[in-house]
Amino acid sequence: MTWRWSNFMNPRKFFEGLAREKIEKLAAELQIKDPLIIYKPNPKFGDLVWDTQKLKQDIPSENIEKLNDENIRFQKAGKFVNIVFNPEKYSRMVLDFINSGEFKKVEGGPKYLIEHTSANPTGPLHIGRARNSIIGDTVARILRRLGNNVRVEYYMNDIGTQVEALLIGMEIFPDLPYTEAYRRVYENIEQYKARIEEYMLRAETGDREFLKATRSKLEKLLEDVLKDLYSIGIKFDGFVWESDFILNGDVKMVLDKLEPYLKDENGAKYIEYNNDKIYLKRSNGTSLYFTRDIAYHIYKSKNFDVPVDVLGEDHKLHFQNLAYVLKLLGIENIKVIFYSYVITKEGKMSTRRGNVIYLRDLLEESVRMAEDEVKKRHPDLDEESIKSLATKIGYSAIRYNIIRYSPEKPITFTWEDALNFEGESAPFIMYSYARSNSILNKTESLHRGDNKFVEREVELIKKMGEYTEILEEAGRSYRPDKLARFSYELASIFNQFYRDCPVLKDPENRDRRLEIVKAFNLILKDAMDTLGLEITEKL
RNA sequence: GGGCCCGUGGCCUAGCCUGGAUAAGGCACUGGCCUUCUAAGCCAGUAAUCCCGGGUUCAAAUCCCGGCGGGCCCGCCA
Repeated sequence: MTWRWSNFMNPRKFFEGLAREKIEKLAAELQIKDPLIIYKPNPKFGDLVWDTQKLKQDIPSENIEKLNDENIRFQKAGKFVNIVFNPEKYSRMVLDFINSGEFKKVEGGPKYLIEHTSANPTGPLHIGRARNSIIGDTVARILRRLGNNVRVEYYMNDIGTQVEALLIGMEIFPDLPYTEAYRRVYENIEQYKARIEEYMLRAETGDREFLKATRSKLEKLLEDVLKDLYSIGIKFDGFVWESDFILNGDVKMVLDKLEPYLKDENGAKYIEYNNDKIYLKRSNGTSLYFTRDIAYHIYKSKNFDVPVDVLGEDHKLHFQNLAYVLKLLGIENIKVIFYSYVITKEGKMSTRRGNVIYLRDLLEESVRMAEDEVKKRHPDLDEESIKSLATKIGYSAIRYNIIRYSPEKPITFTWEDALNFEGESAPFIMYSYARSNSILNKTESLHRGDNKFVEREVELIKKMGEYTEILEEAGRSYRPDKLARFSYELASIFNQFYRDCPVLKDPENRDRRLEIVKAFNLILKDAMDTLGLEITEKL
């Protein structure tokens, strides 16, 4: 499998290629041996800059001037050579690239497996967990958009202390909500130790009847978690049950394969690493979560080119150990995205402190706020339309406000920020989209316009021209926030264009500007789909 | 004690990987813009010792070392 990150040839890369060719030729003529430093500067200087500060020799102005042609202008500015693409030619190429649909073309890439969320269903998701889901889902969408084959899995814990405590809780307190029943057992774990151990032993020795019963109970609870995720557009391609790796013998296989590295301690088995002990087997013969996770990752590695885990920062050590043991088995293709916690002003969310914020509550509040706004703006709208619009806005706002931060950045949750509908937010982006839509809806057909692009138009077009590269970068680095930010910036530039450049009321410029609005509409919709934001034709 | 992450205007964030021209946005605040394609918008303004100290370099928010502050982890739990 070949790795291709540059799926897209695009106009910007094409022009950059032209510029580089010229500079390389000049460098050869002048016998410059040092590497050529060419990068994207602050846009006010140009589209590219050739930075000659490191060169010992000065490049004479005459040589620079000779580089100019109808496509690209080179201009010496001290130790920099500013490079400007011909705005008419470049803009035209970008517009055609987008409006022809070319920008959507991708080539097939490697097979990805994204595992995300994988929470024990001991209660509804809180926003910290939701961050995992939203990051995982958005990364999956980006990778798919780039043409890769992507499968998304939820790893379902049906073995272990927490799960047994949950089951026992529901048995002992059948009348309590299951979250509360679980908490009563888990918080008094000493009291129920014997029973938990008995259940764990049955599960880990592969008691099929027991496991079957466990699963059917957990499946019902899982639905409660998934309901919230489905509502914001997050779906899974499959659910992997932890106990399967015991039933199918993989856990035993892992222990056999690792035998040469295992050390014994009263019957328990461990691997030494960094002066630490990684346990794989208890003295009572049962396996540990770690061991089952190794089995899961062997399955991932065998069936996919690039398995990706989405994990909270609290799992860093676990993953480091996992990577070490997998390496012993010759497995090195596992990638991981770590994200930091969502905390509140009172610190870490905890049930005891009573500062847990559940995703569903946040969504509900967000929709309620959106509803107020919609009613204000469209007093004549019927109840059903209001509800539908408010739901899209409310849900998108939450997704956006979680995805816009880079994953490793800790988020301090405030209702004010989470429910911000202005500035860098989903409603802002949706609003710009709706504006472009309303222009397009008032026209019957699009005609090819002239190439007399004005500055404001060129600025917008250049931003659109960056889209495919932003997608690649977001996918390559697992940074969905880069796409989120780009979408906002693009929408923001469109709003400036909207103010300065009348489209329908200006017959001189109408055709050309309609092309621009159409291109913007296509790009932004594509970006919103990829981010999992709802599309609203009107707002 | 050890390991990892974060530290950028009053608040939040981008830029750091791959060092380069006056550090870029949002929120908040102040003032302005709806008889013209949607004002969830736009324009202007106030506001930053880029945590501190060294080092490397012609050049450091960015790289290296040492601190400080905050977070996470260090279980025969998951």
